[in-house]
Amino acid sequence: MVSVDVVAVRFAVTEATPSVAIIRRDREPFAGELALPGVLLGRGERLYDAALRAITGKVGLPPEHIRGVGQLATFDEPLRDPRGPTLSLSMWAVVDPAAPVDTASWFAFGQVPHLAFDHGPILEVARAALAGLLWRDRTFTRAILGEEFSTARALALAEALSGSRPDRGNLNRMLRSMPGLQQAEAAVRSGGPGRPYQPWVWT
Amino acid sequence: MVSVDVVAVRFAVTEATPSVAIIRRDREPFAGELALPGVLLGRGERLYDAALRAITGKVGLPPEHIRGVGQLATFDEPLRDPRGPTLSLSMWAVVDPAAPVDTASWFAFGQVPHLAFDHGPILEVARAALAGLLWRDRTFTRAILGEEFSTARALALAEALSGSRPDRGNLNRMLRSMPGLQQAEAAVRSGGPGRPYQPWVWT
DNA sequence: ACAATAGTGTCTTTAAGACATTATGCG
DNA sequence: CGCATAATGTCTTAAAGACACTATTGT
Repeated sequence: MVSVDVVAVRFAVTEATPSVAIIRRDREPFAGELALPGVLLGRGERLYDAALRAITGKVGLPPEHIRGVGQLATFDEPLRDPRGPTLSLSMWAVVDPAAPVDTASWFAFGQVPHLAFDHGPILEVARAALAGLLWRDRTFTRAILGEEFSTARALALAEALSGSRPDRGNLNRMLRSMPGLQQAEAAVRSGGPGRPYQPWVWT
Repeated sequence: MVSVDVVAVRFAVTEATPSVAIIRRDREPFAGELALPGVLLGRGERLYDAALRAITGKVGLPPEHIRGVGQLATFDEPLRDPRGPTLSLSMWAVVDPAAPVDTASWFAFGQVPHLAFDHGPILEVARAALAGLLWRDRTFTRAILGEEFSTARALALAEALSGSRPDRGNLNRMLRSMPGLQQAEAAVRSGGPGRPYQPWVWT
């Protein structure tokens, strides 16, 4: 038996940090407990499709709100599932924060409660892996930050994934030197006090 | 069905470059063709144990000659196996070059002939992944270079994995600054002409 | 004016690339 | 000696860290 477990993240402009989809299990084992959304891999099914199925089925989001999917690692501890030995192929996914209501709870990294199975360790591995993908993997970076983003959001994202907050000026310099990324001319007022920001836009 | 396919590498002092174990399949599908050593994952079996089983069974090496094992990636193309949809969990392994006779053919990266299944692409992914592990993953690096190695061998290894040969002086400088690695006092004559080398030893 | 936020500039440190120079062996 | 191989030193460039300074808004 092979399950595909998904670390689905979103980063809404209305939220200070990215968050992860956690669902309450409605079936045994661990019925009623919290876990990552996951499905059993169907025969001949692709990992990408299984991840989509986990998000649409367990989180309740239509597939067009999924902006990126990728592999993480395989967890093979034989006792990880009380039903018997099961492999977990873990995947990451980025979903559109402007998505309709869903059936998941969303937690910031680091505030996720205890999870069923070995999903706690899986989540930790995922966070470290995503920290490595940020800025290096254009697909992931663009998916989670969106088409236009402020340096402040880039700062918050990097801090949430890596655990330490980069220097604002240094991050700006890095973004400036990044191919395929440009700084908009027009400044945008954020609403509160402070200087307006110049959004970063992908080309 | 889940298969575990192993990219088993060794780097003998008698060889100029590292090489990969390739076996000739004795069963369908692709009987008689070349492929990576692989086994079907048993129920409740750990990936590490399956990789060991592939090496002992298909390559014919005793398990004590295996110096390191790790995960690579999952290949899920439904048509990759003519028997029907099969997942391939690919792994790397490093085997002791001072091993007894085995039943595999050993090819240098880049000189491997056409392989059955999707093992060609898997091997390419593996090579890139191992290039990333070199110097960063102490376990892999120590396993493939051995307890004592010359800068010349480090150069050859880096070139074989990454495709480009680093500068000798720069590599020496990097090794000098690497924690857990020391340069032996006594120089070793290599046999041929040229200045003796000071081996690098792990601490 | 002042606090809050954003952007820019600069000095320093570190890592890496390129390449010359010196050292030690074999024939 | 001449050639092959190894080690070291140096100049330069690129990237990153730390931090000061300026700019623009809301109250």
